[in-house]
Amino acid sequence: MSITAPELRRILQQTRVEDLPDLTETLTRDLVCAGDAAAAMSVAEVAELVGVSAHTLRYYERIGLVEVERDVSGYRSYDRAAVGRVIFITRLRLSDMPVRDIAHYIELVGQGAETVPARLALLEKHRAQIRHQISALQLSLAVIDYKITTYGGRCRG
Amino acid sequence: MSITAPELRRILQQTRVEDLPDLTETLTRDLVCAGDAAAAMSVAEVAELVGVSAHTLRYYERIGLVEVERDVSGYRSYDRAAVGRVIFITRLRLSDMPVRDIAHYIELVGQGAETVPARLALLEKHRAQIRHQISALQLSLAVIDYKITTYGGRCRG
DNA sequence: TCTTGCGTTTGAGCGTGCTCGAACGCTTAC
DNA sequence: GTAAGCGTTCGAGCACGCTCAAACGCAAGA
Repeated sequence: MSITAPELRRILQQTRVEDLPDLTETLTRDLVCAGDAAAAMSVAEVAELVGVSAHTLRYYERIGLVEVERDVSGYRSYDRAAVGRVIFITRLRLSDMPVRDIAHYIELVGQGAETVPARLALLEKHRAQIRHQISALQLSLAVIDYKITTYGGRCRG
Repeated sequence: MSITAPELRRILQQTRVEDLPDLTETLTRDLVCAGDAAAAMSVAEVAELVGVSAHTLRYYERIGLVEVERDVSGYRSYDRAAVGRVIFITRLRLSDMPVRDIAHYIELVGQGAETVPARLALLEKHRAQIRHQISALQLSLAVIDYKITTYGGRCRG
């Protein structure tokens, strides 16, 4: 019933919305909750899954964005929840949420259920920023389209 | 017939596409070519017009993105073409084109008409990146919408 | 004239988000 | 056993895009 790990990887590293399956509620939940990814993953496996370097994952842990268990030899072992959080973090980073804000969000998570409204407010603020950003990009697109279609034109540029 | 400076400023600093007038060809040309902005503007005026700091404008000149004349007292004096270029630069920056790539583009401009195909290729590459970025943001939006609508849900996050 | 406020230049500094190096340990194959 | 290849930690370093400080000049009103 759940998404498979290869599909998940494809989706996570795939950012052309038009090539994606419909973002149904189930799919999105899997996206956020790591689908049926293996129960314990190494840093390299998670890095490959979400498309960042192992260095970056260690950095995220260092600055407190995610806590990761160790196995008997002291190696990082990402359980399903940790993988889900990493996916969420990278999605927020991809939409340019500052690491500081993500850290703040995570801190709220650690403070328990009474911070849910604050977390929602953070997410909603960020959602508004993404929408704004999309609009700005669309305007830039219009300017570039204009430059492309009228090339050789005015303004020596 | 041309756009006025206050309108231009509003549009340049306005990134909510839905609040803009239709981006007609004339409007877009004005946008790129600085409309009826004054013939000679000071660094502070241009800064206000395009919404960046005077520091930043001097920086852009220093790294060769734009050449600006000086008046008799040695002050920067942006003519219409310079303003147009600054507008174009800030639009590219707003869509996250690296300064290095913009510099490359400008360098091609300086090399004359035979570089037009190369310039077009650069712009088209960047246009593709903007589209990609918009798609990525839309996916992030979906994930955040999911988080918001199902809040209190799974994944302790 | 003097002060206020904008401008100039150069070079240095900063915030963000990684990215890497050094020195070391575990594991697996030969 | 030993070498390859992954992992660990810590702190330092880097690329980018500004941002500012210092020391100075010009201009326009009181």
